[in-house]
Amino acid sequence: MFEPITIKDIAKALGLSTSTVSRALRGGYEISADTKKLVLEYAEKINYHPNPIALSLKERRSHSIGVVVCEVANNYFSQAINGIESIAYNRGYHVIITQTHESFDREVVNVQHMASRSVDGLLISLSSETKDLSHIKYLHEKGLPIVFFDRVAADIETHKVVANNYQGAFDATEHLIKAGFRKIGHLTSSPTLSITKERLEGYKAALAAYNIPFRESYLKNCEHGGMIQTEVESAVRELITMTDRPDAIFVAGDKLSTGCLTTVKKFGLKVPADIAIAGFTNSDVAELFNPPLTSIRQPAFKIGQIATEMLIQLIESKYPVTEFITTRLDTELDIRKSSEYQPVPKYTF
Amino acid sequence: MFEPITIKDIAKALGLSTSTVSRALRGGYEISADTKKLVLEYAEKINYHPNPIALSLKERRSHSIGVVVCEVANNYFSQAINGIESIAYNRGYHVIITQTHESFDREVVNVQHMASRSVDGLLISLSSETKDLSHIKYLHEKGLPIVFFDRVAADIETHKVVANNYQGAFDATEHLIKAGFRKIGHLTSSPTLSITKERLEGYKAALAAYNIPFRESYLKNCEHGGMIQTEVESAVRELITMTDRPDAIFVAGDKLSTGCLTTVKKFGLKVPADIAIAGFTNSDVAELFNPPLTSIRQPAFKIGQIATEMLIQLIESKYPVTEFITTRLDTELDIRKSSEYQPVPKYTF
DNA sequence: TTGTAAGCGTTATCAT
DNA sequence: ATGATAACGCTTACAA
Repeated sequence: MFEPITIKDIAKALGLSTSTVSRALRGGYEISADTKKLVLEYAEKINYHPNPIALSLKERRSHSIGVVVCEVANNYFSQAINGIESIAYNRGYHVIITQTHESFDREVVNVQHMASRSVDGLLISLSSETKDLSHIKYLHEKGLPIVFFDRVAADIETHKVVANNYQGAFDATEHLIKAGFRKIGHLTSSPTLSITKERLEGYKAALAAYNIPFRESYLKNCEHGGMIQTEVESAVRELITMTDRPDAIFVAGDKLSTGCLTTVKKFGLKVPADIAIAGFTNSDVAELFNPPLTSIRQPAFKIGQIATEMLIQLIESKYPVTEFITTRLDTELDIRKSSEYQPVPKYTF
Repeated sequence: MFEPITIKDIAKALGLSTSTVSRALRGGYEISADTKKLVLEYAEKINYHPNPIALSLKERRSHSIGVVVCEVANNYFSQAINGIESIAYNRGYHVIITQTHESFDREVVNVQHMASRSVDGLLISLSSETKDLSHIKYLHEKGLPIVFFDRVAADIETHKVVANNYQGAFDATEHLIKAGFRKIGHLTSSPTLSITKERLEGYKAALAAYNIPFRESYLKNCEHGGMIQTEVESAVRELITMTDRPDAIFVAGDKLSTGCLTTVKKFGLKVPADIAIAGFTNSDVAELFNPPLTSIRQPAFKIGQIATEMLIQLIESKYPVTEFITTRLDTELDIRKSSEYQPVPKYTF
């Protein structure tokens, strides 16, 4: 039903062979200027476009890169995707986005589908369920260019781009400590994720730096990274109902932070009077939140850009790359000033 | 360098012809049970997967659907995309997402790219710059299945799925009126968009229903739908600094609503004491906002789902579809209770 | 300079 | 029941 203009049509119309037409359309060597012009003009006229599928089949590449993230509906990732696109677009690559919804099975399916559709490379942020990396290792060993960002795989040797999670967590925790809190809980994502580990280390280091003992009971993991509200709720409930409960929480994750805020509010706790919260979030409206949230911002856009640049470099390098680097970008602590948090008039309408 | 397991490899290994292998792999007629089993088991063992590119070339279809939205970093669209995916995934389709960033040129490029890569159908929400629809009309006339959602094209005959923007706008405006406001401004997106027009009509109708005259000066358009902060800022500034300024604003759009809130706060106005705001937003944390925002929620997930179902129906229907329907889903007015907006203690840490 | 033919991976048609 | 062949659209040795 659709767009049957092929190189053959041109050849027939012009009384040439398909190869001559092909040559005219491609680079210009081995062809007479006249023929070339003729073909080019005719192709233009009938609005010919080469069939990229045929090209992919032939060249075994697709000029597209695949992206694997857990969720698009997450400020960090949607910003990262914008960064990815900004680079890919003007380097002539198209971007295929897939979501895992934190499911390992889904990750495997997505990765395999994209690989088999000949994406030229993969940009991956692991799902929180992922422990086994063989589906990725397999492709990596076959030579498919892969760059990890955010949630990276420890034992796959390739480029990686992440925020300085350790330092961000340290800063956030230290911020809480300096504000006078010493009983600081930590609400975080799946313990298998690299970001979870790095942030936990930063948190522990800050506690240690101020001689505050780490307490196991103050640590809560949410496997689904805040996508499931009930999971956050029960974790937060446990934190705030335990004996000798924390008076502050350091939260590691975008959805987790907002989920925590929502829950705390639901339970009638005032922030920061009853409990203070500092969390990783890239929400552009974080400063509008009430209860207030001190947020650790990740350079998501930049991370997406760098990861994409590295991937394209990998794709286009003629020789196998042997040295892989991990780029670590600083986070930013966004502290609200107390003056901004004036009581608001009652909402009467 | 990559995944050279083809039907040929199986044929060679098993001493069969490629056609026999193909038959064994497909449906099962005209083949002996033994051979079939042999092939299937071997294919399984060496982890064979058919090359979708080759299939696409042959079948002239790709089992993928293309999505065109302005931004992924927008609560409405990221939720809609989740709806789209949820249906596409278990109907065996893959989803390719592209963003226009409200640019017409980008829309044209994206649409053409996807069409030429043989997507089986297109799910489109128009960019705010789009006036000329010929790039879409062309494909539509060629027979490419297209379903519009949210920002729809008036003069292209196909399925469309939208929220009841008229009613939503009416409800929001009426809500403000009933709360005692009579000078209600309207901050909205590009006047070319269907949603803009529908919402404007709803707003006007509500004013009329309460005998409030419509004032041209109270209407502000933002071409970029809130993606550019300065644009929102100057529009809001104009609204709140004019003589006889509005005491309430009805805002039409996700980013626009949060942008409006941010700006109003920046200018030191209290909500709703100085100015009340009701706006379309799908933010899952809207209830955390301070200043408070009364929000009109769109069933984004559902809209995505229905649009996808319709598209797949179009794709898979054997006969040309002649009757096209527009589905209109109700919005929901989310009014915060005044009791939830207690003054918060000063943020002292 | 141009044409012929093979091949990318698969399936459908036709023989056998 | 199985194999050979052509075809999907394109590029590229290799011939002419």
